Amino acid sequence: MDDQTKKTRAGRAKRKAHDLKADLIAVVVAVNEGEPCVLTIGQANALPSGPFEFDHRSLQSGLREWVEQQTGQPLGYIEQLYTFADRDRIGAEYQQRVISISYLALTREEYAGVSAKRCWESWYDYFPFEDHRSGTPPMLLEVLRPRLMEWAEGAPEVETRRERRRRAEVAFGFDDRAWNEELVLHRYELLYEAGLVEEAVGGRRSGDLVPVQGRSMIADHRRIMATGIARLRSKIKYRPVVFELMPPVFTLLQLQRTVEALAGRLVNKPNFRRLIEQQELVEETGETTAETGGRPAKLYRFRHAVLDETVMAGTKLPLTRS
Amino acid sequence: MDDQTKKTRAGRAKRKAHDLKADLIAVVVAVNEGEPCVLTIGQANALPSGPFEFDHRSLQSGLREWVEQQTGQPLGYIEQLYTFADRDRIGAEYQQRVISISYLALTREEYAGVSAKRCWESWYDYFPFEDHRSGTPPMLLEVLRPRLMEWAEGAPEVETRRERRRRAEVAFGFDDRAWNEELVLHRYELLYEAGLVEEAVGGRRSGDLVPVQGRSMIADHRRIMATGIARLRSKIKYRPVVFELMPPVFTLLQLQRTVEALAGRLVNKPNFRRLIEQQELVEETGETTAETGGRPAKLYRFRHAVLDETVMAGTKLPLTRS
DNA sequence: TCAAAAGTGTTATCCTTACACCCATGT
DNA sequence: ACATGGGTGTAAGGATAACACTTTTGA
Repeated sequence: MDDQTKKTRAGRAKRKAHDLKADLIAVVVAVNEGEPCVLTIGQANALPSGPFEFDHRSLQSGLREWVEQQTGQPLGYIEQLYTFADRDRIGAEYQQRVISISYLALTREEYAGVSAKRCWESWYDYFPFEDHRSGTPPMLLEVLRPRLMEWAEGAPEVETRRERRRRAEVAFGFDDRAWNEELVLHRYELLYEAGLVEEAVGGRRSGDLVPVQGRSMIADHRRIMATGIARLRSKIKYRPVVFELMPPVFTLLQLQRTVEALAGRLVNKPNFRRLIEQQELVEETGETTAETGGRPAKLYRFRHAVLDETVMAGTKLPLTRS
Repeated sequence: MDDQTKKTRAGRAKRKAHDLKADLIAVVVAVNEGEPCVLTIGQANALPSGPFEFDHRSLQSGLREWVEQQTGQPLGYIEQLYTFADRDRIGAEYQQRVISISYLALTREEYAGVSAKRCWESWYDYFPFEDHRSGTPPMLLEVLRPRLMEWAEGAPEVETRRERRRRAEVAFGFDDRAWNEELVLHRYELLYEAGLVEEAVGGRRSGDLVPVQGRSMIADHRRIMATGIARLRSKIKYRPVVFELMPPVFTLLQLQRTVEALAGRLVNKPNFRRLIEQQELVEETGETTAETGGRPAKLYRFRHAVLDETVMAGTKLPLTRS
């Protein structure tokens, strides 16, 4: 360690340990009647969150406590998303360091303990351009594309303009590129950078923008939500996490509708059924339901055994068999 | 917020904010002469780490500073691994809460600023059973298997014994199951649970165990390293991160050897070349080298353009085209 | 001449995707 | 009868894995 380092460390030593705080933030997801929903608290357009405290046993259990206290919703599956640090202005010029640790949680809506302030909101209220289940949303080409191109052309350098255009094309699938539903975070960040979301312009409502880009949230909660959606959309493809969102028994079409709700696009029915059955993710209960209209459907339940069995991992390297 | 909540928060308020500390920990990887190496500090068997301080601009920049101060190694690519909290005993009974934020970093060994305390160690020194480049390591079947089975049979319940056996089979590829190189963390945790790593038995060396299970590290640094290796082994399959570990120009075989070093297993040469070239990840420099023995090899460089172009994401759902 | 590494070509197999079609029930 | 959803079969296309084979250098 050189001299400069020593000096710096000594200088910091007094204040560094005492200005730190950690916040736990949850993206709690459920699928209610075919709509993917996120748990928000009250009128605030905020995700459930709270500080990590001394007598929380772990980060996860701290998160569970806060969510349950704020919304009455017990959590099942939990997975860490991302940790970041920000300077948080509290007083006039006093700054505190806050570490935000965000989580994705999957549950089913529980009507039992209906708490006052909790609220399930479709995540497409916040990201209207993410729902491609009925085809490409018109506003994507009619509103977002021109505004993004306008932003791209606003750059001084030729090279920057080209780059911005291509980033927009890739993220939103313009110009015959395929729509990639996993790029939720990319898209939000692009809109933020282009000043097309309310959070980016700091509360100043810029007229017509607000409705089309979806509801905004406090601080960076919408960004965290985008991270959660992206993670979930990618994860359902290689881990059987959908079942955390399903009731104990369900039909294959209900399962399919749930996947479609999350992915924001339709899947092919016959192929979907084969995929599920060949992986032996479910087993028949032996019963059927006629509640769905049309021919009665077989009921299935998730085979919990697969959680131990299949630690499947798709390889993409040309490995030798040996 | 109900009464109970209010009371609880008030009771905690005094002490909670002042007992918190955040540590940044880095798994810094380079491949030196065909061996995957991790940067450790000095004689300590520890990963570079340091506390997050008030005037670090961000978590990442704090990490960069610490690694550079401790080892003289500048970092390129950085990616977050995981955040967890632990109770840290400092004095006799005074406990402090520590949040550990771990990162994976990829670099090339820089001979320039040779700092005193830095040390590149092959990660197979810490995980000897992870190197399958010359076939399955004998100790896997001769030592680990019997000890794991012994552990499995030591459970009181029949059901637990069956479960332990199957977990071991899956993780280590016993009984004709395929070896899955990505399960590094699973394997380490299994060994830990079975009491077969030094960290689990708390410093008490249990005779012959230490050499075969690899070198141990302080605290949970080896666990963090396992997390980093697992992440990297999985990531090289869908993102072009290997190039962070390569010199500016290289032959295709050198690239292959690097991938093999990371994956811990061999890949098929012709197929590997096709895979690389068809994805247009590299371009010829026009030069060749005869340094490798045998026919001179063409030199390639990474096409940085692909970083913008391909935000490729492998879908595994039977999506409809529409 | 041989060893070692650089390269090319071909084939079998599996998985994904798309699409056509039939079945069972309620109105 | 027909709408709605349940459920099965199959064929085209692409990606992967395995392997056989040729080329070019240095010792």
